[in-house]
Order: sequence, then C-alpha cells, then structure tokens
Amino acid sequence: MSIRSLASRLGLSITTVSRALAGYPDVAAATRERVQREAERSGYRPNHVARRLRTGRSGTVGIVVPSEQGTFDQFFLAMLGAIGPLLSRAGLDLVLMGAPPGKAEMHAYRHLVEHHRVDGILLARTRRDDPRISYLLKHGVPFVAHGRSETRSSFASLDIDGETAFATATERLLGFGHSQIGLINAPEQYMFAHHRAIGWQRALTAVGLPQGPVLRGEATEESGHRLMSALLQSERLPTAVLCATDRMAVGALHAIASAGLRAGRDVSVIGYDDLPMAGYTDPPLTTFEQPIARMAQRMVEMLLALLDGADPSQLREVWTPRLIARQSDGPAPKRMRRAGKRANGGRYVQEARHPEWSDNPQLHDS
Amino acid sequence: MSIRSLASRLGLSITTVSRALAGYPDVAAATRERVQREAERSGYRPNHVARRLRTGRSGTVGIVVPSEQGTFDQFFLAMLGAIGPLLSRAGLDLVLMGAPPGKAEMHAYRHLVEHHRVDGILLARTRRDDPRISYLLKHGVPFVAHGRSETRSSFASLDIDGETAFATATERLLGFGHSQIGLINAPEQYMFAHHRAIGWQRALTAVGLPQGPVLRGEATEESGHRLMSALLQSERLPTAVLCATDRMAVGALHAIASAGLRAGRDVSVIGYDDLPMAGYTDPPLTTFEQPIARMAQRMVEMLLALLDGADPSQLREVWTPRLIARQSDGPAPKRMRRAGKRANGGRYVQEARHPEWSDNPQLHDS
DNA sequence: GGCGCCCTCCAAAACGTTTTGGCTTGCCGC
DNA sequence: GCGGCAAGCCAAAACGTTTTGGAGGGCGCC
Repeated sequence: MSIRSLASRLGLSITTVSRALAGYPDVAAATRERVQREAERSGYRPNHVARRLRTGRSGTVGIVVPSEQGTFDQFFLAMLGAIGPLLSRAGLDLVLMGAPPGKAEMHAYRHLVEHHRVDGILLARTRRDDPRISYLLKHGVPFVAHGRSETRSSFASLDIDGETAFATATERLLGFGHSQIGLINAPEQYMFAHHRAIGWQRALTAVGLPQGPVLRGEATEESGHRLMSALLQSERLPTAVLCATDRMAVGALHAIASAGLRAGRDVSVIGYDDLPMAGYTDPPLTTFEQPIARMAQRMVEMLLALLDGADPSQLREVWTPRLIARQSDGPAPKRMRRAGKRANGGRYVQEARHPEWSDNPQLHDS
Repeated sequence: MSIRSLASRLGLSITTVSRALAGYPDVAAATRERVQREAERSGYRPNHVARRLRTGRSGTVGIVVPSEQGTFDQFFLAMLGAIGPLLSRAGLDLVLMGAPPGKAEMHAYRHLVEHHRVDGILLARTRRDDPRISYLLKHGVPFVAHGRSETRSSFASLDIDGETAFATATERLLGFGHSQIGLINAPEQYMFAHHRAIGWQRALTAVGLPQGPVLRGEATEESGHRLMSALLQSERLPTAVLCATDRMAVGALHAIASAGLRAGRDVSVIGYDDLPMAGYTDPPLTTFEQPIARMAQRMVEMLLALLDGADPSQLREVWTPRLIARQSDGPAPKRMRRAGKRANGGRYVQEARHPEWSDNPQLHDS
C-alpha cells in the first residue's frame, strides 16, 4: 500500500494525496475527506524509511546502555522502560545499542551519529571527564544527559543533586548522634558518585569532623558486601555508612547481618535509588528516591525541545533529592556498643562525635 | 559525505564505488583498494536510511516492553540489556517501544510491522492466549518468542521448562518433609506462571497430595508481601511456599519475618529468577537460575536464522531449569508434622495432610 | 472583455543507496 | 581479421516519500 497506489486508486496525483494527508491548506476539504477515508479504508501506512530519507530526519533517538557482561544496570534499564513509551507517544523511535564502557562504547556513539541513525541522543551515567559528551558536542548532535559533567561547554542535562542528598543523609546521621560516618562509594569517575562523596564530605567538615573511611567498588551487591565486610574488620569501623547505591547497600546490610550485628541499630546504613526491593530488605532501607518516570518525562521533553532548535544551555536542571526514611538507620549505639540498645532518645551529646572511636577496642571483635 | 561525492572525488561512477565497497568481483582489485582507501580517509559512512529504502530491509529488530507505569519488569529489561549488544554485533539495530499490556500494546506491534519499521521481532512474557503472536503469524513477520503459547500454529521460541522447575522444587520440599506446599503465583494468563503452577500441581498429585493453597497477584514485592501475609493469617498456612518470581519471594520473606517467623525454618520459600539480590536476602533465597545472557544469545541466533529464511517450526527449544539452593528452604518444622522429617520415602500418610496445624498456637502470635 | 487572483491540483525533482542491464576494451583462438 | 569472451566499468531505474514551482480554471473587478 504505497502512496502511489493510493493515489491512482483515487484518481489523484501523489502530491495531492501526500498534501491531503499532511493537512496542507491547498487541498479542497472534500478531497481531503475522500483521501483520508480511502487511506483509512485501505490501511495505508506511510513508509517511514522513505519519509526519513526524504526529510533527512531519522525520527529516532538513540541510547547506548553500558553492558558490562552479565550484570546490567537496573537503574539504567528502568529509565529505558520509562523513556520508551514517552518517545513513541511523541512519534519517535528509540534505538538501543549496548556496549561495554570504553572503546566499544565510543564506537557505538559514532555508529549512531555517523550513520545518521538518530536525530538525538539520550545519555546517562555521566562521568567527570566524559568523552561521549565532547564527541557529541563536537558533532553538534542534540542530546540530553542524565547527570552533569565537568566539560567546559554546556549541554542539556537533568540531574538530581546528589551532593545535597548525601549532605542531608550525613546531617541526618549526625543528628542521630553518629560521629563516625563511612562511605561506600561507586567508582568516582562517575559524576553521581563524585557528587555524593562531596556532599558527605561537606557535611562532615561543616561540623568540624574529619572524613570517615571511604571505600570504593562497583555498584553491585557483591561489591557492597565485600566492602562492608572489610570495613567491619578494619580498625576504622564507623557506626554509620552511606552507600552510593541501593545495590551496594543491600550487600552491606547482608555483611552486617552475617557479622552478627544489627543494621539500623549497631550500624546505620543509608542507600540511594529506592529500588523496588528497598522496602523489603531487612531492615527496610533508608534511601533516596529516584523519580525515574518524572525524570524520563522531563528528559524527553528536553530532547524534543532541542530537536525543535532550543538552546541547550537553557536546558539544565538540577532537582532536589528526597530522602525516604525507613529502618536501616537510627540513633548511634550508646557507648559504641557494650551498653548496646537505644541511646537517649535521638539526641546526643557533643562527646559522641569525637573520633576516639577508632581506638575503641570493642570495634575489633566484629 | 555521500557516495556521490566519494565517486566524483575518485573519478569513478557511483555504481563502481558501491560495488567496490560491497566487495563485488567485477571491480578490479586495484580500484577496490583505491576506493576503500578514499572511503576510509574521507570518513564515508553509507546512509542507512537510503540503503534501507532501496533494499527494503529495515535492518532493525523490534521489541515491545510492557511498561506498567512506575514499575518495570526487571527480567525483561535485563534481557534487553543482553540482547542489544548481540544485535549490534550482527549489524542490526534494536528499536524499543514501550506499551502497557492491552490495547496500546497491540498498537505498538502494528506500528512496528505496518510502518515497515522492523525486519523481525522479539517477544517476551508470552501468554496462554496471545494476540500478539497470532497477529505476527498472520502477517508473516519473523519473530522469536521467549516462552511458549497455546496457539495452534508453531513459531520460533525459546523457553525454560518452568513446569519441571516447579515440579523439582516441590519434590525438593517434599523431600524436606513438607506436605503443605503453597503457591504464590503471578497472573496465570502468563505462560510462565501457568507452567509453574502445573509443575507444582503435578508433583503434588504424583505423591497423592492435594493442592496446597494458591494465591495470585502481580509479580511485585508488594504483592508477594500481601499474599504471604494473607496466607499467614489464613487457616491454610502451609509450611512451604513456591513463589513464581523472586520479586514476589522477596515480599514473602519479608512478610514471614514481620510475622515473627523464620523463613527457611518455620516456612520454606523458593523463588524463581535468581535476581542479583537473591543471594542477599535474609535468608538468601533458594531460586532458579535465569541464564539471561545465554538465552538472549540464542534468541538472537534464532532470529538471524529466521531472517535468513529458516523454518520457524524447526526453531523451538525448551531448556531445563537449574535450581540454585540457598537458605530460604529446609526441613519442615518438626512438630508441624508430628511424624516429622522424611516420611516413608516420599509417600505421605493421610494424617500428615490434616490441617490441625492451624491450631498450633505458635502460628497465631504472628 | 481582459486582467489578475485565488483555489485546487499536479509533474518532476530530490533524498542516497543498490542493482540491472548494458557498454567498452583488450585478448585469445582460429 | 574476426568472432567470442572476460574484465572492468557505468547510466539509469528504482525504492516511497516530500516539496518546489508551477498549471488550469473560475471568478470578480475595472
């Protein structure tokens, strides 16, 4: 069912049919009616490929998902699930490429842009120094990033203020009387991990405390487990730990439990992402919301604006994070252990914040 | 950089350049060399859209992900993450559409095929009566399904034998001395849920036991939690429960814990999917492997074969499941059963099935 | 009655490929 | 010297659209 056969069936020219369908004003109302009815009746569907060739726009947006073998970034994929429907509602297709971070990744981006496969690109998991961003900027490809970067030039982006998030989380723990607050971070080349580390640090120095211990690893349960175990055996066992992601937090909770300690009481844990299962860990995880649907929505809007010629530098948003309090954090253990149990109702005296804890022998037997 | 400018730059015809690049034998080796070098040098990339228009093949495969708002099917998305790279390695693009199950979903499929957007389709989460499948069959679109269906005609599919899986799981629990084995199932319109239910039932009737209680709900943590809670309060509390998915199992474990019972001891739980976090629940979840990467690999291979003209009815595989034993299941609680432990070699006496257990005070204080 | 204008429609070009069906040229064999 | 053949190249058509630049006719106005 090409436009040609439709036209001949109607005894009209291709031009007229095309214009009738596209709603141009230079076709008589009666004719348009007739064309539309026949198109409907015969199930005519314009061939998108031909249309694209002619118009020069591919009608698709691309996204490259980092696929380290075996393990896939849940957050990333959830985002994808939200983006897909939004784009198709806007009449755009989403083409997906997978590539392990690194060389193949850049290759995927080049593929997408140099083969004219996409009109625009969505990009996530920004890094501090992000070659993908410089590449896209250089080639003038419209794109919107989830997360900021340290590139000089500006680009459309949507981010959640991870720095404030982890500053807030740290203050919350300080309010609970913790004074030794560790950080289990994802690789800090990632902007989100970097920001979260900064927030944590900022909140600590604001009250004159030194940094607690910080450990880094992949954002997986396994890694969270391993790092937390290490922490539990080290001399620097903190009473609270911030985990850069929920997956790491899940591993950490498990490590705490298998060390015979009670998460949320002996050791507080706060995560980030509010994965569906975060409400079902033991204890349920205090964490930060990821308003995936809302972010996807906004990113798509931004991209559409960009494709419409909007100025990228006007399209930069940083949203404020929202903490979801559950039971994996709470008052610092009274005298560091021993007395155990609850402290004085959530308020803690100054001394509680002093860092002699690292000399505390009781911490070693964990 | 079109083929035209490349040709004129070389002083050759478009035809020759095209054929040189495509490796046809009717172009002199020297010329081919020259063309390739110049193409390389000038960064020529054939325009995919034009190529597609001409060849009539879109070079992409489509997949429609069911996107119930807010919550996304992790398994589905993980699959996607695995499929993407494989396809691009084969030179195919993956276009993704999202649609809530139901009317919009069919619309998405029609969009994909009627706009000539895709050469083939991957389809997951098959249902017992699956309109998507009949539609694709009717239109002769090559596709491979993850999961079987109850359609008359046959199509390319890859499935894991969920029936055997849950039969195995049930036998395992019987071997542990359980005789009241419940099922928390996903909606049984889904083929996978249906199969699992059958397996469970089969194993029970094989030893002459009646069905335990079966509850149904969405495959989410919340739903698993709710159903398990209901079960715990009902008169038909079983000592073991099969959950159709890990997400449901996570919810169930949580419900058990908050009822003051110990999962794996008071109530055994077995899930399905081996989500990354399954090793980190409390207790770690006994479940069935989902060899996502291997399945994705095979499905892509099948699709490629199909696009090459293979006969769909030759492409049907059912793999055998593999159980991953952890600690969420174990011997039936002692006095729950009286005769306890293993019975007479897999056979159970009638009395063991009587529901006096519900009078057991230990169960009520939950 | 002629001019110009609007309304409706259309032929043809263009998008960038691939492929069909040649056309030269040179060489070999007789 | 000529027919035949292979090697190497190419012009043009085709894929299905959109868009440009009109064409034709009717009508109002002077």
